[in-house]
Amino acid sequence: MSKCQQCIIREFNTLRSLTADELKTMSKEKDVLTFKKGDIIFKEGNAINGVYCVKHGICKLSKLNANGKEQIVRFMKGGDMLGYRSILSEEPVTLTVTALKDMEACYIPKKEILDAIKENPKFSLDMMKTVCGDLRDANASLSNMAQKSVKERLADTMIFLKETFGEDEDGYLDIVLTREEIASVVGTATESAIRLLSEFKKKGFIELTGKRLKVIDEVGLLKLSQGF
Amino acid sequence: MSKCQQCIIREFNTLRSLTADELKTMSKEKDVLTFKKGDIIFKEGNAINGVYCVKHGICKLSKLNANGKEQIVRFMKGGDMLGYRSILSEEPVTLTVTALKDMEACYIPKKEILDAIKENPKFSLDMMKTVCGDLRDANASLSNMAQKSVKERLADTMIFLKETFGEDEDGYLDIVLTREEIASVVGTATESAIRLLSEFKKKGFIELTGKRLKVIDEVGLLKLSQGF
DNA sequence: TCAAGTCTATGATAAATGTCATATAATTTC
DNA sequence: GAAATTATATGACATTTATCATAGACTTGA
Repeated sequence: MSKCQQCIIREFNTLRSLTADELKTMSKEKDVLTFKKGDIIFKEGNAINGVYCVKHGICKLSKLNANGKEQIVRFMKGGDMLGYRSILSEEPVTLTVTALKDMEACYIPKKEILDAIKENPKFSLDMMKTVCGDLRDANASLSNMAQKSVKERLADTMIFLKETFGEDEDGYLDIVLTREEIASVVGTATESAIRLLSEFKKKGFIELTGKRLKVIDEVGLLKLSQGF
Repeated sequence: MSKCQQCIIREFNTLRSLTADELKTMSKEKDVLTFKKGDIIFKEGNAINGVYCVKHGICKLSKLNANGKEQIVRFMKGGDMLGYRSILSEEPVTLTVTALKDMEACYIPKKEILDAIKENPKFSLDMMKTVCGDLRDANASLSNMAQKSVKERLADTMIFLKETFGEDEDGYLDIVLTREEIASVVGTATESAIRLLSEFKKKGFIELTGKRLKVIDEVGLLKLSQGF
């Protein structure tokens, strides 16, 4: 079985603050899980008893609204920790997590995390920094959602996807989303998203090949996102 | 000078998890500050070196957007802790805080908070719980902002204000906002907010007396907020 | 107390966005 | 590999929301 001590992904998250001993215990207790594209890792309302340290793959975190529509709140990828909010606040999870690519993730029982927080102030602070960063981002998203137009938000989303997930060898975004999912990130109707994507394509901001998407003019998108 | 040990408000926030000794040190190091309605406590971009424990009063946390518009992200009142996100993530603050009522708040230097986190796991966990709760709320707001109509969001806001700040002896909300501020919470144009408030009044959901606002039919508002 | 400024209210209109309908393209399933 | 299903695309139209204009009500400060 793979050992946490030798796992590179750990350098990208708060687990880097653990001592060798703590890592060893964690390694013993963890499960290595795999998920196929489309698999649900956990659902809104579920009570989970551990966190997931994503090794690779991409997933979406979403919320179902009263009208049954899905709202994508954020994405996670290798290095991100999933479910820690629920563990720390001792509440069921409030988001549904779905794999967008095949994933591998380590499930670390809650006890290990809570022990480490109690024993290791460095880990504890690092953990807080992560939550605080997430909170800052969530506030910024809220403000954008409230004040920007759909077009501006779509431009933001294109840039965000490129910056976050990068491009493959052909220059296409290394994340594949349906139009419906794009609409759900932006917070608009699927048809509106489709229309605007076509417009962006016509204006030379992006290229579309089926579901694959290439950002051509990032500067143009950036200007657009700021209202020009 | 007032002592933290005897401060009741402490019971409402994470400082309740401190030991008597820790409280004593904190009490020695803290400043007691007052703010008048309209005063700015700190501004987006400022580097702060402590947190504010609100004793009483109400303030708004807002963000300026590219177009110069204010977006109110949340409110805080007695018992809430202000500025902890910035301290914990060692970043400048990303929100501007403005008093909406006269306020009293204790300024606690960063060192005291960080020391307590290092020394006291109970405080540390309690602190995390707070941040995580804020994060959960921010995600929920994001989802609402993305998927609800302006009318639904205004109904939500009315209910939220009543639940959070309560009513005075005449049944009016114990928080007074301008129409512009209400619009900023909801994320809409001031005129749209005014128009919808008039509509709500006509339909008997609320009563308006100048800036004072009374919720009459909370159930009606709730239904409306869910799209009926 | 009055004049200036700000806030609230409302109409008219424009712009943005959502909804419904339909057609084609892509994907899945048997 | 053909039929069924699902996803994408686009037009037509309805609805929501923003913007501009104007007027009266309320505050505030000299």
